[in-house]
Amino acid sequence: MAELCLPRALSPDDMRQFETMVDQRPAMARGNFLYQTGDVCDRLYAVKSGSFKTMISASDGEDQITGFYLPGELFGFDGLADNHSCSAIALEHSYVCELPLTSIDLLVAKIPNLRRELDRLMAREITADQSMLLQLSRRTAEQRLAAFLVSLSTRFRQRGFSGTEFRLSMSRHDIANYLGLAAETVSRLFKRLKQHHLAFVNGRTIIIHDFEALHRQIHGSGGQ
Amino acid sequence: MAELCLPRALSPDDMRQFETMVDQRPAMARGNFLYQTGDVCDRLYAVKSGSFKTMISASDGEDQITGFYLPGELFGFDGLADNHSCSAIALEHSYVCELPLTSIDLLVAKIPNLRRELDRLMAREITADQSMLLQLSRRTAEQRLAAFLVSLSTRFRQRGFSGTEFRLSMSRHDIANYLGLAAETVSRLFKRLKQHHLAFVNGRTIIIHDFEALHRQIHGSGGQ
DNA sequence: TGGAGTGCTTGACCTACGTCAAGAATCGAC
DNA sequence: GTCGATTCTTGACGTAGGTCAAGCACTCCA
Repeated sequence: MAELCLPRALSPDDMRQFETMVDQRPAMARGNFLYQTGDVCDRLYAVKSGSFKTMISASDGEDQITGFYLPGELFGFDGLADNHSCSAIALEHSYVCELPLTSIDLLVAKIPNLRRELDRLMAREITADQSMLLQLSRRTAEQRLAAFLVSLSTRFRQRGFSGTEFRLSMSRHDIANYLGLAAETVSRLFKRLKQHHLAFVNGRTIIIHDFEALHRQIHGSGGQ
Repeated sequence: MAELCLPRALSPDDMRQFETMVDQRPAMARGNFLYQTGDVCDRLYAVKSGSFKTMISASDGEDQITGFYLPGELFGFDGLADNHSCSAIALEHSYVCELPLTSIDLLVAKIPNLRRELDRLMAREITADQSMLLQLSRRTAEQRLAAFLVSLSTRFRQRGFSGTEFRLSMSRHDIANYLGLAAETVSRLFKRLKQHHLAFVNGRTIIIHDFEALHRQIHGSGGQ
């Protein structure tokens, strides 16, 4: 688990120490909350299997998905400002590990590198959010979906899964919400991907045929 | 300065220590870069006077402003993942203080509270970005501008300036870019604010007449 | 004090994508 | 396997806000 979440900076010995401090949680059913907006935060989480979405809710009931977390990814940083500013929900039957902040503190005292590594992950969260900002305001629907698929593919590959064939654990509605689109638009875009032979999409199964073309679409002027 | 950036958690004694570690930088002229995408990051920055914008640039030349920083605000967290993922530019003649990471480490060793406080600020950066995500994808142009003005007003007030009368240090174009709009739209919206007597806008001077109405507009169904 | 350059405003027009509505496919429980 | 409930797809239509173009008003420097 440690090597999934913290790809560098930890020696094998450090890792063993790290692992003793991680608590395993019972399985979580799809749709259940891991934490909710306002909950006090005293730990971080790592996805062991399954997947999660995080979302913020506006006072008027509108909400916005702020991220999806795949196996091996660490999340919950939003809570370090005392309380969680968003809620985390299991997208499927999932397992998480918990890292209590107190354990992290103890460990950081022994492994100074860990602190830098955590800062790095947190900074990466900031960077990811900011790149989403660019996505949402400057990209067309087509470009956003391409970026989304490329991101998923890349992350799956990094974690040792197939980057060309995977299951979407989130609904069309979730994807649309995340990308600032209507679910109908996502549907139409998937259809277009099929027609142009960039990817085969059937329900929640996706097979990427032309990763390069998809990647070009992210910036490209829109056309195939 | 310390009490501006780190509103709590530091005792007067801690603060004095903190201040000795802060380096003052020479004045920066409007339009100059404080740091650029890719620069190695070995310090954080606090605005002493003036203001800054941070922005990320896509490979195709499009860019997105990710934040504005006013006097007393701390920024540069995006760089903690080794290199800066965005660039910071002075919006006017400005002064910044630098906080070298090495000094921060030294200080954190002596003042454990400081670590938590920094985590908090970083988490707040994440939260702010995520709330912008919601803004960009779920709000109308009118709601976004209202939220922007309310945010500026609130932050000015918190730092001891007037919350009802201030100068915008950024151009219409910058505001538009930040909010995911066209500059023309921002112009038209300012006009509407004047017509409805919510705020008086003249060039870069802004006087807020009806803060409450503005605040209601953020979620409201769009209509005065 | 005037002139160039940049930033701001306003209008006319257009399109990408949202909304609404109705059917099709898939899932999950029994 | 079957029924009901979601989730997904597809089409028709409307509109918020983008783009283009042109004129105006600062501001900064000589």
